[in-house]
Amino acid sequence: MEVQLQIKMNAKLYLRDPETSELGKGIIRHGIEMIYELGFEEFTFKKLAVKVGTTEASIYRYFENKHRLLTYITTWFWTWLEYQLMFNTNNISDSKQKIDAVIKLLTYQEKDEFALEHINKSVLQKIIIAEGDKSYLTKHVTEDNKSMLFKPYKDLCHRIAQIFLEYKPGYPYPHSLASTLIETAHRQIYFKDHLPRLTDFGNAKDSNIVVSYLSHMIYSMLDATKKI
Amino acid sequence: MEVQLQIKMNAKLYLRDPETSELGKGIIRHGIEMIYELGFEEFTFKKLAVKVGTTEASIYRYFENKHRLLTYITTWFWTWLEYQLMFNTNNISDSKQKIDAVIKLLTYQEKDEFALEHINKSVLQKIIIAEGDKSYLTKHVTEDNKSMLFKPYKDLCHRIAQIFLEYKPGYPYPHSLASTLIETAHRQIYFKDHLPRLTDFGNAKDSNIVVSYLSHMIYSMLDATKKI
DNA sequence: AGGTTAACGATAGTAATACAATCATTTTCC
DNA sequence: GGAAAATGATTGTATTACTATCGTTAACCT
Repeated sequence: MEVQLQIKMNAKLYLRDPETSELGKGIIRHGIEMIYELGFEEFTFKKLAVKVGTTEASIYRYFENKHRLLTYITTWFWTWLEYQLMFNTNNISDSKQKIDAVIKLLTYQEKDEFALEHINKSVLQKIIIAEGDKSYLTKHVTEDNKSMLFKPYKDLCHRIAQIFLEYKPGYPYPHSLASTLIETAHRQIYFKDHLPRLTDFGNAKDSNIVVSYLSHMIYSMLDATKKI
Repeated sequence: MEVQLQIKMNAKLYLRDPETSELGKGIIRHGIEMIYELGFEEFTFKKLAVKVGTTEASIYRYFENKHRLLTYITTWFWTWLEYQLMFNTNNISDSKQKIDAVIKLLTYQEKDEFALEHINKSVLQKIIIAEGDKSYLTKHVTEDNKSMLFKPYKDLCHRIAQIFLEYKPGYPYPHSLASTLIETAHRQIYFKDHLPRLTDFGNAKDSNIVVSYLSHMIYSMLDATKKI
């Protein structure tokens, strides 16, 4: 069985829908690779055009600017993650198991069964970790937010929050804890790889150490007996 | 009594030490304001030159590029924060009180007694929250790290980690918890202001709610009774 | 089969950015 | 009072971030 999943994106993210043409898909695929290789700051549409084998002007027909492309990619990623989460927690009734699934997903311990035609997943995860936050750390967050560009992130966050509430009804900070979990997962992985002194994962061979840390965080907070 | 504290910066951060001249101080002061007003992406040395009343070339005599200026500013901030922490926890023997001081400091609840001649502190805090992470989220982290540009961040992190260990000897993740605390404090404040659906602080008048959340996080994790 | 439309490639052009270089003038310091 | 350093002023260049135009090709419609 081969399943191809199609994610419908907010139309404000693009000028021309990249899913509807080969050129568009090439822009996404090579865009991801190039942002990974060069870092977002050094990445330009001119360079991308050469790699894709098209012209700068053609890329501008799809995306207003490179920041929009980054937001497109990260948003796509959040939607995909939420889908993965839904899929992986389906038919699980134990909320603890669901939480474990969330953590696994956020630390990319899980192989999934969906081929992503034109997208290199492990590279995608790396740019989300290193560049993802830049999609909302701008002067135009509020505007972008009004255009619902960050809805997929919020949806994912909300879904995780619901799981926390299921585990611990009445917990007062489910959304903050969800966003903290997502951000912390990424940041601690980044620190582990690039600024290890900001972590305690120094020479641990075991890449599960981040998982252990995050589990400790989540269950400590949800199980806390003290009055909050 | 009037005290002026002077922070000695890593010489690799600048070409000419901005603390040694009026022009240099003007670059820092207006730089902070301008990054706040325009956001880092829209900020340029040309615009800064006009505001400072000098030329682009003169600014390039102080800083290699705008990213270095950002790193200079954030690094200055981390050093200053560590000093504040040292000052505020001096003579406190109760480690819980120290932790509370850390949280207060990171959420900027504390007025301090040090005038910062040429620096607007509340604006500085805002750009650290919104732009600070960009100083290390680059392709040249590793290089910058080798030049010790992030040492002040690590030092702060380490000092906080020591406090955690004092409170809970043998705690296995003191550094990760410290970096998580710092990052989470900033990110939750940012989310509260710009993407509130990612938090539970929606319509809370009380700005202390972030403090409550962070306290809950730290004490839950340090007090967790489960075997970690 | 013929005509319309949309997509793309190719080319050109502009304003702004991110610098580097030079040289004259002013300020600081010994 | 003279040397050295800092600054101002100006110029220049490569690159970036776009916008616009036009001819050709591919798709699709009846």
